[in-house]
Amino acid sequence: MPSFRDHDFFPIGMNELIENANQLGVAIASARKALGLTQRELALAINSGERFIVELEAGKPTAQLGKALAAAHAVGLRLTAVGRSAG
Amino acid sequence: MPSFRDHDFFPIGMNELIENANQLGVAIASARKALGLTQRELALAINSGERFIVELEAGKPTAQLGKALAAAHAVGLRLTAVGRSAG
DNA sequence: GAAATTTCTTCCCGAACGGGAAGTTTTCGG
DNA sequence: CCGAAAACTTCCCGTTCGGGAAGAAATTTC
Repeated sequence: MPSFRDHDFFPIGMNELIENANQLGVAIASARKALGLTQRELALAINSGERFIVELEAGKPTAQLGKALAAAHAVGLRLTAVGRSAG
Repeated sequence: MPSFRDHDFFPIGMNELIENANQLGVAIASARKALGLTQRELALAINSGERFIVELEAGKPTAQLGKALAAAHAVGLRLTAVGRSAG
């Protein structure tokens, strides 16, 4: 599975386009690591099991929407929706 | 301004913060109406049942993440994730 | 190299998703 | 206003989520 080589620093403040569960999972994983959180800690933060985080970050498309958004929020990801006609 | 019905217009370029399933549902419903699509048509577009769209737009937090993102995509919503620590 | 963390996998199984279709209510066009 | 279209509800029920835990595997640290 694709992952970043991220031993060192992290480009915080990046702007990622989210088209599917996989991209959201990657974004959450990146943001989590940037904060130095473990999957367990993130799971605790949103009252889920560790397995949920594992599967979410792996891009599981059937993950629960609400918990996924909660996880994104918990790692400081700001999600915005823009109508396409905006250009 | 010519006369128009309340749902004929969609504020172009509006940028909505998505924090939970409810906000995403509202955004999807708005975008769908702006395109003149019915729930049935949207359901067909993403290979789901109508009920899924009804529940998604109603903000059901346990809706499947992948299908929710597919629906957002289908109605032309561009979702972006931005790391919060930048600003 | 070894030990310690962290991540991923597997188990069981109750709880809940959600498809299709029919039926009801709300909304909209003429 | 009235009829049509769209939206929402309800039904049955097979499929699958996902919690907790223990252990394997991978990664990091000394």
